Amino acid sequence: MAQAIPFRQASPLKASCHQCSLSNLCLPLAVEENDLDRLEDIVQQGRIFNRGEHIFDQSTPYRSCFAVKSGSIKTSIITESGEEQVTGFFMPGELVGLDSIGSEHYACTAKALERTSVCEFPIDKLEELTGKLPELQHHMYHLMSQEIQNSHQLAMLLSKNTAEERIAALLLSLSSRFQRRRMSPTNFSLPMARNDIANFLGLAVETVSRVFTRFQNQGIIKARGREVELLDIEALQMVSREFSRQCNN
Amino acid sequence: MAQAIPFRQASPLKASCHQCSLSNLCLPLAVEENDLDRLEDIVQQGRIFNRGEHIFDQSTPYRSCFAVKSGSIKTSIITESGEEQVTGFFMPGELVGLDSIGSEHYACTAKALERTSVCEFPIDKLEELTGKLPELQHHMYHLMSQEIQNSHQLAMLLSKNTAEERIAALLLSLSSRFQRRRMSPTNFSLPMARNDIANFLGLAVETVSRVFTRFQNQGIIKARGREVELLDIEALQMVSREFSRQCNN
DNA sequence: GTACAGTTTTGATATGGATCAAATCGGACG
DNA sequence: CGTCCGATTTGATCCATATCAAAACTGTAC
Repeated sequence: MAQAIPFRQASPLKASCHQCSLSNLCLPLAVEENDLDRLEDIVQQGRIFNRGEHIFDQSTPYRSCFAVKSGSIKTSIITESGEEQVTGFFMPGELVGLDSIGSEHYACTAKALERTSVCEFPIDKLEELTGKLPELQHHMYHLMSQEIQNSHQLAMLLSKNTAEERIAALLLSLSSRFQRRRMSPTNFSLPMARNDIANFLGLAVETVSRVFTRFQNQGIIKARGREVELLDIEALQMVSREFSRQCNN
Repeated sequence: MAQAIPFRQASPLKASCHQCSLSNLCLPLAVEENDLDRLEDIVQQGRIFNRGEHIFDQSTPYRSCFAVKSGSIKTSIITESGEEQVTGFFMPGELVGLDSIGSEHYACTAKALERTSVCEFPIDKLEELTGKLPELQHHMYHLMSQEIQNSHQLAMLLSKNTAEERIAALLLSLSSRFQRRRMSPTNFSLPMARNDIANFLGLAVETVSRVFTRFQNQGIIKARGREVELLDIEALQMVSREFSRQCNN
């Protein structure tokens, strides 16, 4: 089990953006090669979370935002009455915690959906750096802006679309996010449970399940548990009348 | 009709943040007295829009964000199929257009709900300035973050709450926003039509109307067209089980 | 391998709010 | 002051999806 630690990795807490395979998706994409060191100076290699563990919750004082390195995360709001509303799913290269900047505590709870590792960006350091690197500042604005758009898109889905349309849109969104990571856009495994999908899309679990089987019977997808194959993307796009701009940046 | 233009107001295009009554709500609140000139340097006094006029729409190239000076604005997404989804209402002191930073075009359409005046902040100048004023940059991050939260809160409302709860939440949100401007939190006139409320909350107009009359019969509110009086805020908070954190910053 | 707890699926029924239809109101304008 | 058109309200009916109930499956632990 004990793995040999590579000789040159002197500080285990410091992440290497230079060598990160996600550098074209994550924050480094907005930073010049020469300035990458400055980003590396502030980023901390976060620890690894097992499935179900909280990266933070609504009682955690706000300190940092996190980039997903591997695995995946779901964020949700838990109300006083204990109800949960899933607000998003985050995959490698995506930034979690942008909704809480300037707040005392995190505005949501972030939970690892599977074994997940993250990079941590302390917000004070990050703000300081974005003050110096206009490109990075612009990128941060863009990311946050994007997140507002996604959330509006979700609101639209929730208030205007049928169960089938919502699920088609989610599948397409996941598909394009896998594709961006150079993984198959048609064969992937869902990181989240039916329950999370239902909650996110404002549906009952039973409805989600029924729609999956309906899609399957129509030959649009093939689903075995969390393993999904999109057999007919065109059809999915037709179903999702929104052509799911949601989440595709 | 021709009003005497004050002698010292040399440039009619330049707004005065120093003298603005909204300076404790709008961007100036994050800027030191000494730096206020720098904000004034980049802000442009926008023109006045009549009810129904577009401040911008989804085909407008993104250039600026806008602060509402007086009146009110609704933003909405219009899909290819012509459907509309209202994404927000903006009142004096609030910033419109944060969802589009870094995009080619505006991500939504902004329409004046009544006679409305705005201040315009060209985004390139604003980004440049936020790079120099950390407080202002922090405030921008905070505002955007807040907007993400609001939108999540809306998604929650849409997916989990009944018609009554949604409308109660909206009324409370408006109430607290009027209060912030030192106006009556219980007596105000709705800037938007029932139709816009319905669309925003994912309901049919008829349902909105019915809930209004139901609330009226229960003695919780008094409504005559757009004039509203909240007779029993407690009761509204009970109805809106979320205690409407939505939109109260 | 077996058993248990959680997850997913399938079936039957109930309902909140949509939709359709029509009456009433309100206010802009000649 | 009356007319007209859009906005709002009220009433009657219908449907997509929730809810309730239970079976089937999955993976994990012993």
